[in-house]
Amino acid sequence: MTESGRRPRADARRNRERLLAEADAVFRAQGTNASLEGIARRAGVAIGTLYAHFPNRRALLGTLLRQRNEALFDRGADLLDQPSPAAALTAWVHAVIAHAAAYQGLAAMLAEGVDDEASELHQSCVQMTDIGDRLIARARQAGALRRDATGVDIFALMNAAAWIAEQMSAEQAGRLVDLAMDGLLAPTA
Amino acid sequence: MTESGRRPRADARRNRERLLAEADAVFRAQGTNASLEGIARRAGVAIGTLYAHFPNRRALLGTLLRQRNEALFDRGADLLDQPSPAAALTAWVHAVIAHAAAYQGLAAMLAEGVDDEASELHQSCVQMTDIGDRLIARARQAGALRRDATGVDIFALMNAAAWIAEQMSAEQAGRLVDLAMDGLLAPTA
DNA sequence: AGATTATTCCGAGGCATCCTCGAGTTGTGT
DNA sequence: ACACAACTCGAGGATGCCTCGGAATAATCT
Repeated sequence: MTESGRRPRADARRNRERLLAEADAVFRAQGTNASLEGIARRAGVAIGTLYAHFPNRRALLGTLLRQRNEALFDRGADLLDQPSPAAALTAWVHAVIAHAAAYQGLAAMLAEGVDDEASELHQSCVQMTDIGDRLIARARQAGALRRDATGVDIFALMNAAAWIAEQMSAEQAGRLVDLAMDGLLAPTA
Repeated sequence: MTESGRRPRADARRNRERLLAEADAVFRAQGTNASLEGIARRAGVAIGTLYAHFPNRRALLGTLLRQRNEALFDRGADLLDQPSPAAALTAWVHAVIAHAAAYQGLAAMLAEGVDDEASELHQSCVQMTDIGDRLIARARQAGALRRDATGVDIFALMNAAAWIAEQMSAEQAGRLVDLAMDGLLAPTA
Protein backbone atom coordinates (compact mmCIF):
# COMPACT_ATOMS: atom_id res chain seq x y z
CA MET A 1 0.00 0.00 0.00
CA THR A 2 2.38 2.72 -1.09
CA GLU A 3 1.31 5.65 -3.17
CA SER A 4 3.63 5.05 -6.12
CA GLY A 5 2.33 4.30 -9.55
CA ARG A 6 3.76 0.82 -9.66
CA ARG A 7 1.31 -2.01 -10.05
CA PRO A 8 0.62 -3.72 -6.72
CA ARG A 9 1.93 -7.15 -6.00
CA ALA A 10 -0.22 -10.08 -7.04
CA ASP A 11 -0.89 -11.33 -3.52
CA ALA A 12 -1.85 -7.84 -2.46
CA ARG A 13 -4.37 -7.55 -5.24
CA ARG A 14 -5.82 -10.93 -4.38
CA ASN A 15 -6.16 -10.06 -0.72
CA ARG A 16 -7.73 -6.74 -1.50
CA GLU A 17 -10.37 -8.32 -3.71
CA ARG A 18 -11.06 -11.01 -1.20
CA LEU A 19 -11.41 -8.46 1.59
CA LEU A 20 -13.84 -6.38 -0.43
CA ALA A 21 -15.94 -9.40 -1.31
CA GLU A 22 -16.19 -10.61 2.26
CA ALA A 23 -16.76 -7.11 3.58
CA ASP A 24 -19.67 -6.68 1.23
CA ALA A 25 -21.20 -9.96 2.33
CA VAL A 26 -20.72 -9.25 6.01
CA PHE A 27 -21.95 -5.67 5.85
CA ARG A 28 -25.04 -6.84 4.02
CA ALA A 29 -25.74 -9.45 6.64
CA GLN A 30 -24.74 -7.57 9.77
CA GLY A 31 -24.66 -3.88 8.94
CA THR A 32 -21.87 -1.36 8.77
CA ASN A 33 -20.75 -1.97 12.33
CA ALA A 34 -19.84 -5.58 11.79
CA SER A 35 -16.55 -6.76 13.21
CA LEU A 36 -13.57 -6.01 11.00
CA GLU A 37 -11.68 -8.88 12.61
CA GLY A 38 -14.45 -11.15 11.46
CA ILE A 39 -14.15 -9.86 7.92
CA ALA A 40 -10.40 -10.40 7.93
CA ARG A 41 -10.88 -13.91 9.27
CA ARG A 42 -13.42 -14.77 6.58
CA ALA A 43 -11.08 -13.39 3.96
CA GLY A 44 -8.33 -15.68 5.23
CA VAL A 45 -6.12 -12.77 6.15
CA ALA A 46 -4.70 -11.32 9.36
CA ILE A 47 -6.24 -8.21 10.85
CA GLY A 48 -3.10 -6.21 10.15
CA THR A 49 -3.50 -6.90 6.46
CA LEU A 50 -6.98 -5.50 6.45
CA TYR A 51 -5.70 -2.31 8.04
CA ALA A 52 -2.81 -2.18 5.60
CA HIS A 53 -5.30 -2.04 2.75
CA PHE A 54 -7.98 0.10 4.38
CA PRO A 55 -6.95 2.49 7.16
CA ASN A 56 -10.39 2.49 8.68
CA ARG A 57 -13.91 1.24 8.36
CA ARG A 58 -15.09 4.19 6.32
CA ALA A 59 -12.34 3.70 3.77
CA LEU A 60 -13.44 0.11 3.29
CA LEU A 61 -17.04 1.13 3.02
CA GLY A 62 -16.19 3.97 0.68
CA THR A 63 -14.42 1.67 -1.73
CA LEU A 64 -17.33 -0.72 -1.62
CA LEU A 65 -19.77 2.06 -2.41
CA ARG A 66 -17.85 3.75 -5.18
CA GLN A 67 -19.21 1.46 -7.88
CA ARG A 68 -22.74 1.56 -6.63
CA ASN A 69 -22.55 5.31 -6.40
CA GLU A 70 -21.56 5.70 -10.02
CA ALA A 71 -24.68 3.85 -11.02
CA LEU A 72 -26.74 6.01 -8.73
CA PHE A 73 -25.37 9.24 -10.12
CA ASP A 74 -25.95 8.03 -13.64
CA ARG A 75 -29.53 7.47 -12.71
CA GLY A 76 -29.64 10.99 -11.30
CA ALA A 77 -28.35 12.39 -14.56
CA ASP A 78 -31.00 10.46 -16.47
CA LEU A 79 -33.71 11.83 -14.28
CA LEU A 80 -32.65 15.37 -15.10
CA ASP A 81 -33.82 14.75 -18.64
CA GLN A 82 -37.10 13.16 -17.78
CA PRO A 83 -40.32 14.86 -18.95
CA SER A 84 -41.98 15.28 -15.55
CA PRO A 85 -39.77 17.14 -13.09
CA ALA A 86 -41.99 16.17 -10.18
CA ALA A 87 -41.90 12.49 -11.03
CA ALA A 88 -38.16 12.75 -11.51
CA LEU A 89 -37.67 14.19 -8.04
CA THR A 90 -39.77 11.49 -6.47
CA ALA A 91 -37.94 8.80 -8.38
CA TRP A 92 -34.63 10.21 -7.23
CA VAL A 93 -35.65 10.08 -3.60
CA HIS A 94 -36.70 6.48 -3.93
CA ALA A 95 -33.53 5.57 -5.77
CA VAL A 96 -31.33 6.91 -3.01
CA ILE A 97 -33.36 5.20 -0.32
CA ALA A 98 -33.01 1.91 -2.16
CA HIS A 99 -29.30 2.53 -2.46
CA ALA A 100 -28.95 3.18 1.25
CA ALA A 101 -30.76 -0.02 2.05
CA ALA A 102 -27.71 -2.04 1.03
CA TYR A 103 -26.20 -2.06 4.51
CA GLN A 104 -27.89 -1.34 7.80
CA GLY A 105 -26.22 1.74 9.23
CA LEU A 106 -25.39 3.28 5.89
CA ALA A 107 -27.87 6.10 6.33
CA ALA A 108 -26.01 7.25 9.43
CA MET A 109 -22.67 7.26 7.65
CA LEU A 110 -24.10 9.26 4.77
CA ALA A 111 -25.69 11.82 7.06
CA GLU A 112 -22.38 12.13 8.84
CA GLY A 113 -20.47 12.50 5.60
CA VAL A 114 -22.32 15.53 4.31
CA ASP A 115 -20.78 17.84 6.90
CA ASP A 116 -17.50 16.11 7.52
CA GLU A 117 -15.14 17.01 4.71
CA ALA A 118 -12.63 14.44 5.86
CA SER A 119 -15.06 11.59 5.39
CA GLU A 120 -14.46 9.28 2.48
CA LEU A 121 -18.16 9.58 1.74
CA HIS A 122 -18.20 13.35 1.69
CA GLN A 123 -17.79 13.63 -2.05
CA SER A 124 -20.71 11.33 -2.69
CA CYS A 125 -22.89 13.31 -0.33
CA VAL A 126 -22.04 16.52 -2.09
CA GLN A 127 -22.97 14.99 -5.40
CA MET A 128 -26.25 13.79 -4.02
CA THR A 129 -27.27 17.19 -2.74
CA ASP A 130 -26.15 18.63 -6.02
CA ILE A 131 -28.43 16.40 -8.00
CA GLY A 132 -31.19 17.24 -5.55
CA ASP A 133 -30.61 20.93 -6.14
CA ARG A 134 -30.89 20.57 -9.88
CA LEU A 135 -34.00 18.45 -9.73
CA ILE A 136 -35.56 20.99 -7.42
CA ALA A 137 -34.62 23.84 -9.71
CA ARG A 138 -36.18 22.12 -12.66
CA ALA A 139 -39.35 21.36 -10.76
CA ARG A 140 -39.57 24.94 -9.58
CA GLN A 141 -39.28 26.27 -13.09
CA ALA A 142 -42.03 23.93 -14.18
CA GLY A 143 -44.22 25.26 -11.40
CA ALA A 144 -44.40 21.83 -9.83
CA LEU A 145 -43.60 22.92 -6.29
CA ARG A 146 -46.06 23.96 -3.61
CA ARG A 147 -43.20 25.42 -1.59
CA ASP A 148 -39.48 25.73 -1.94
CA ALA A 149 -36.71 23.48 -0.70
CA THR A 150 -33.02 22.86 -1.26
CA GLY A 151 -30.90 19.90 -2.21
CA VAL A 152 -29.93 19.55 1.43
CA ASP A 153 -33.58 19.30 2.40
CA ILE A 154 -33.99 16.48 -0.07
CA PHE A 155 -30.85 14.87 1.21
CA ALA A 156 -32.19 15.04 4.75
CA LEU A 157 -35.48 13.54 3.71
CA MET A 158 -33.81 10.69 1.88
CA ASN A 159 -31.58 9.90 4.80
CA ALA A 160 -34.37 10.13 7.30
CA ALA A 161 -36.46 7.76 5.23
CA ALA A 162 -33.57 5.36 4.76
CA TRP A 163 -33.09 5.35 8.50
CA ILE A 164 -36.77 4.70 9.14
CA ALA A 165 -36.57 1.82 6.69
CA GLU A 166 -33.79 0.34 8.79
CA GLN A 167 -35.42 0.97 12.14
CA MET A 168 -39.04 0.30 11.37
CA SER A 169 -39.86 -0.90 7.87
CA ALA A 170 -39.60 0.04 4.22
CA GLU A 171 -43.37 0.61 4.14
CA GLN A 172 -43.18 3.08 6.98
CA ALA A 173 -40.35 4.87 5.20
CA GLY A 174 -42.50 5.00 2.09
CA ARG A 175 -45.31 6.66 4.00
CA LEU A 176 -42.93 9.26 5.34
CA VAL A 177 -41.72 10.05 1.84
CA ASP A 178 -45.28 10.30 0.58
CA LEU A 179 -46.11 12.74 3.33
CA ALA A 180 -43.13 14.94 2.65
CA MET A 181 -43.54 14.85 -1.11
CA ASP A 182 -47.16 15.82 -0.73
CA GLY A 183 -45.89 18.81 1.17
CA LEU A 184 -43.35 19.66 -1.46
CA LEU A 185 -45.12 19.07 -4.73
CA ALA A 186 -48.04 20.88 -6.24
CA PRO A 187 -51.16 18.76 -6.67
CA THR A 188 -51.04 17.02 -10.05
CA ALA A 189 -53.71 18.76 -12.03
CA MET B 1 -32.00 -5.42 44.49
CA THR B 2 -34.45 -8.04 45.70
CA GLU B 3 -38.07 -7.99 44.73
CA SER B 4 -39.54 -7.85 48.21
CA GLY B 5 -41.45 -4.85 49.46
CA ARG B 6 -38.84 -3.99 52.08
CA ARG B 7 -37.25 -0.57 51.87
CA PRO B 8 -33.78 -0.77 50.29
CA ARG B 9 -30.69 -0.26 52.40
CA ALA B 10 -29.48 3.31 52.76
CA ASP B 11 -26.22 2.79 50.90
CA ALA B 12 -28.13 1.17 48.08
CA ARG B 13 -30.42 4.13 47.76
CA ARG B 14 -27.51 6.55 47.80
CA ASN B 15 -25.65 4.64 45.12
CA ARG B 16 -28.71 4.39 42.97
CA GLU B 17 -29.27 8.14 43.07
CA ARG B 18 -25.64 8.84 42.40
CA LEU B 19 -25.63 6.46 39.45
CA LEU B 20 -28.70 8.07 37.94
CA ALA B 21 -27.25 11.55 38.32
CA GLU B 22 -23.95 10.65 36.70
CA ALA B 23 -25.64 8.62 33.99
CA ASP B 24 -27.78 11.60 33.07
CA ALA B 25 -24.74 13.87 32.86
CA VAL B 26 -22.73 11.41 30.82
CA PHE B 27 -25.56 10.51 28.44
CA ARG B 28 -26.17 14.18 27.84
CA ALA B 29 -22.54 14.78 27.05
CA GLN B 30 -21.71 11.62 25.14
CA GLY B 31 -24.95 10.07 24.02
CA THR B 32 -26.70 6.84 24.92
CA ASN B 33 -23.76 4.67 24.00
CA ALA B 34 -21.42 6.14 26.55
CA SER B 35 -19.34 3.72 28.58
CA LEU B 36 -21.16 2.25 31.56
CA GLU B 37 -17.84 1.64 33.25
CA GLY B 38 -17.18 5.35 32.99
CA ILE B 39 -20.51 6.14 34.60
CA ALA B 40 -19.84 3.75 37.46
CA ARG B 41 -16.40 5.25 37.95
CA ARG B 42 -17.77 8.79 38.06
CA ALA B 43 -20.41 7.67 40.53
CA GLY B 44 -17.67 6.29 42.77
CA VAL B 45 -18.99 2.78 42.49
CA ALA B 46 -17.76 -0.49 41.03
CA ILE B 47 -19.11 -1.74 37.76
CA GLY B 48 -20.80 -4.67 39.45
CA THR B 49 -22.85 -2.27 41.54
CA LEU B 50 -24.15 -0.53 38.47
CA TYR B 51 -25.29 -3.85 37.06
CA ALA B 52 -26.83 -4.80 40.39
CA HIS B 53 -29.05 -1.75 40.16
CA PHE B 54 -29.72 -1.73 36.43
CA PRO B 55 -29.47 -5.00 34.54
CA ASN B 56 -28.70 -3.29 31.27
CA ARG B 57 -28.29 0.03 29.55
CA ARG B 58 -31.92 0.32 28.55
CA ALA B 59 -33.10 -0.17 32.11
CA LEU B 60 -30.87 2.68 33.23
CA LEU B 61 -32.08 4.85 30.40
CA GLY B 62 -35.68 3.89 31.02
CA THR B 63 -35.50 4.96 34.65
CA LEU B 64 -33.90 8.21 33.61
CA LEU B 65 -36.65 8.89 31.12
CA ARG B 66 -39.64 7.99 33.24
CA GLN B 67 -40.00 11.43 34.80
CA ARG B 68 -39.44 13.28 31.57
CA ASN B 69 -41.95 11.04 29.86
CA GLU B 70 -44.66 11.84 32.37
CA ALA B 71 -44.24 15.53 31.64
CA LEU B 72 -44.38 14.79 27.93
CA PHE B 73 -47.58 12.79 28.19
CA ASP B 74 -49.17 15.49 30.30
CA ARG B 75 -48.36 17.91 27.56
CA GLY B 76 -49.95 15.53 25.08
CA ALA B 77 -53.12 15.41 27.15
CA ASP B 78 -53.21 19.19 27.28
CA LEU B 79 -52.89 19.43 23.55
CA LEU B 80 -55.95 17.24 23.09
CA ASP B 81 -58.01 20.06 24.55
CA GLN B 82 -56.49 22.82 22.53
CA PRO B 83 -58.76 24.81 20.18
CA SER B 84 -56.86 24.22 16.94
CA PRO B 85 -56.35 20.52 16.25
CA ALA B 86 -53.81 21.26 13.54
CA ALA B 87 -51.71 23.45 15.77
CA ALA B 88 -51.97 20.85 18.51
CA LEU B 89 -50.62 18.15 16.25
CA THR B 90 -47.72 20.29 15.16
CA ALA B 91 -46.96 21.26 18.73
CA TRP B 92 -46.97 17.61 19.73
CA VAL B 93 -44.46 16.70 17.06
CA HIS B 94 -42.13 19.46 18.18
CA ALA B 95 -42.51 18.50 21.82
CA VAL B 96 -41.44 14.94 21.19
CA ILE B 97 -38.51 16.03 19.07
CA ALA B 98 -37.35 18.32 21.84
CA HIS B 99 -37.74 15.47 24.29
CA ALA B 100 -35.65 13.15 22.16
CA ALA B 101 -32.91 15.73 21.93
CA ALA B 102 -31.92 15.04 25.52
CA TYR B 103 -29.42 12.33 24.62
CA GLN B 104 -27.83 11.62 21.29
CA GLY B 105 -28.96 8.17 20.26
CA LEU B 106 -32.30 8.35 21.99
CA ALA B 107 -34.22 8.49 18.73
CA ALA B 108 -32.81 5.12 17.76
CA MET B 109 -33.79 3.55 21.06
CA LEU B 110 -37.31 4.90 20.75
CA ALA B 111 -37.70 3.65 17.21
CA GLU B 112 -36.49 0.28 18.36
CA GLY B 113 -38.84 0.27 21.33
CA VAL B 114 -42.05 0.62 19.39
CA ASP B 115 -41.82 -2.89 17.97
CA ASP B 116 -39.90 -4.64 20.70
CA GLU B 117 -42.31 -5.48 23.48
CA ALA B 118 -39.49 -6.48 25.77
CA SER B 119 -37.93 -3.05 25.64
CA GLU B 120 -38.20 -0.93 28.74
CA LEU B 121 -39.19 1.91 26.46
CA HIS B 122 -41.97 0.02 24.72
CA GLN B 123 -44.73 1.33 26.94
CA SER B 124 -43.70 4.91 26.30
CA CYS B 125 -43.65 4.34 22.58
CA VAL B 126 -47.12 2.92 22.66
CA GLN B 127 -48.36 5.93 24.56
CA MET B 128 -46.76 8.24 22.06
CA THR B 129 -48.42 6.63 19.08
CA ASP B 130 -51.64 6.62 21.02
CA ILE B 131 -51.55 10.35 21.57
CA GLY B 132 -50.66 10.76 17.92
CA ASP B 133 -53.68 8.71 16.94
CA ARG B 134 -56.02 10.84 19.00
CA LEU B 135 -54.59 14.11 17.74
CA ILE B 136 -54.96 12.85 14.21
CA ALA B 137 -58.54 11.78 14.80
CA ARG B 138 -59.42 15.18 16.18
CA ALA B 139 -57.78 16.96 13.27
CA ARG B 140 -59.58 14.73 10.81
CA GLN B 141 -62.94 15.48 12.35
CA ALA B 142 -62.18 19.17 12.14
CA GLY B 143 -61.37 18.77 8.46
CA ALA B 144 -57.84 19.93 9.06
CA LEU B 145 -56.16 17.13 7.12
CA ARG B 146 -55.23 17.10 3.45
CA ARG B 147 -54.69 13.35 3.66
CA ASP B 148 -54.91 10.69 6.28
CA ALA B 149 -52.24 9.27 8.52
CA THR B 150 -51.91 7.17 11.66
CA GLY B 151 -50.27 7.59 15.03
CA VAL B 152 -47.47 5.38 13.83
CA ASP B 153 -46.87 7.69 10.88
CA ILE B 154 -46.56 10.59 13.28
CA PHE B 155 -44.28 8.54 15.48
CA ALA B 156 -42.07 7.78 12.52
CA LEU B 157 -41.93 11.41 11.50
CA MET B 158 -41.01 12.51 14.99
CA ASN B 159 -38.28 9.95 15.28
CA ALA B 160 -36.91 10.67 11.85
CA ALA B 161 -36.77 14.36 12.65
CA ALA B 162 -35.16 13.73 16.02
CA TRP B 163 -32.55 11.65 14.29
CA ILE B 164 -31.90 14.33 11.69
CA ALA B 165 -31.48 16.81 14.52
CA GLU B 166 -28.78 14.58 15.96
CA GLN B 167 -27.04 13.89 12.67
CA MET B 168 -27.33 17.21 10.94
CA SER B 169 -28.94 20.05 12.89
CA ALA B 170 -32.09 21.07 14.66
CA GLU B 171 -32.83 23.54 11.85
CA GLN B 172 -32.66 20.80 9.26
CA ALA B 173 -34.97 18.68 11.36
CA GLY B 174 -37.36 21.60 11.54
CA ARG B 175 -37.43 21.91 7.78
CA LEU B 176 -38.22 18.22 7.45
CA VAL B 177 -41.12 18.57 9.85
CA ASP B 178 -42.41 21.60 7.99
CA LEU B 179 -42.33 19.68 4.77
CA ALA B 180 -44.18 16.71 6.17
CA MET B 181 -46.73 18.81 8.02
CA ASP B 182 -47.42 20.73 4.86
CA GLY B 183 -48.19 17.39 3.31
CA LEU B 184 -50.44 16.34 6.12
CA LEU B 185 -52.40 19.46 6.99
CA ALA B 186 -54.95 21.34 4.97
CA PRO B 187 -53.92 24.88 4.04
CA THR B 188 -54.96 27.26 6.80
CA ALA B 189 -57.82 29.18 5.28
C1' DA C 1 -23.71 -3.36 72.76
C1' DG C 2 -22.79 -7.59 70.29
C1' DA C 3 -24.20 -11.08 67.38
C1' DT C 4 -26.74 -12.47 63.30
C1' DT C 5 -28.31 -12.14 58.80
C1' DA C 6 -29.90 -10.43 54.61
C1' DT C 7 -28.46 -7.12 51.53
C1' DT C 8 -25.32 -4.83 48.85
C1' DC C 9 -20.80 -3.99 47.02
C1' DC C 10 -16.55 -5.11 44.85
C1' DG C 11 -13.43 -5.97 41.06
C1' DA C 12 -10.92 -9.68 38.87
C1' DG C 13 -11.63 -12.25 34.85
C1' DG C 14 -13.51 -14.05 30.41
C1' DC C 15 -14.66 -12.38 26.11
C1' DA C 16 -14.93 -9.30 22.11
C1' DT C 17 -13.63 -5.59 19.76
C1' DC C 18 -10.35 -1.77 17.97
C1' DC C 19 -5.94 -0.44 16.08
C1' DT C 20 -0.59 -0.33 15.94
C1' DC C 21 3.90 -1.79 15.00
C1' DG C 22 8.18 -4.42 14.60
C1' DA C 23 9.63 -8.54 12.69
C1' DG C 24 9.24 -11.92 9.33
C1' DT C 25 7.93 -13.44 4.51
C1' DT C 26 7.36 -13.29 -0.40
C1' DG C 27 6.76 -11.53 -5.11
C1' DT C 28 9.41 -9.34 -8.69
C1' DG C 29 12.84 -7.22 -11.53
C1' DT C 30 17.64 -7.75 -12.75
C1' DA D 1 19.88 -16.62 -7.79
C1' DC D 2 19.87 -12.24 -5.31
C1' DA D 3 18.29 -8.30 -3.24
C1' DC D 4 14.89 -5.23 -1.92
C1' DA D 5 10.66 -3.20 -1.77
C1' DA D 6 6.18 -4.63 -0.86
C1' DC D 7 3.39 -7.10 1.77
C1' DT D 8 1.67 -9.99 5.70
C1' DC D 9 1.47 -11.46 10.25
C1' DG D 10 -0.34 -11.59 14.94
C1' DA D 11 0.94 -10.42 19.61
C1' DG D 12 -0.28 -6.81 22.60
C1' DG D 13 -2.13 -2.52 24.75
C1' DA D 14 -6.51 -0.29 25.31
C1' DT D 15 -11.34 -0.18 26.06
C1' DG D 16 -15.78 -2.02 26.83
C1' DC D 17 -19.43 -5.57 28.11
C1' DC D 18 -21.20 -8.47 31.64
C1' DT D 19 -20.92 -12.23 35.42
C1' DC D 20 -20.08 -14.22 39.71
C1' DG D 21 -18.29 -15.62 44.23
C1' DG D 22 -16.45 -13.74 48.17
C1' DA D 23 -15.95 -9.56 51.20
C1' DA D 24 -18.15 -5.80 53.47
C1' DT D 25 -21.77 -3.64 55.83
C1' DA D 26 -26.43 -1.84 57.19
C1' DA D 27 -30.36 -3.39 59.57
C1' DT D 28 -32.37 -6.22 62.91
C1' DC D 29 -32.65 -9.11 66.86
C1' DT D 30 -31.43 -10.48 71.68
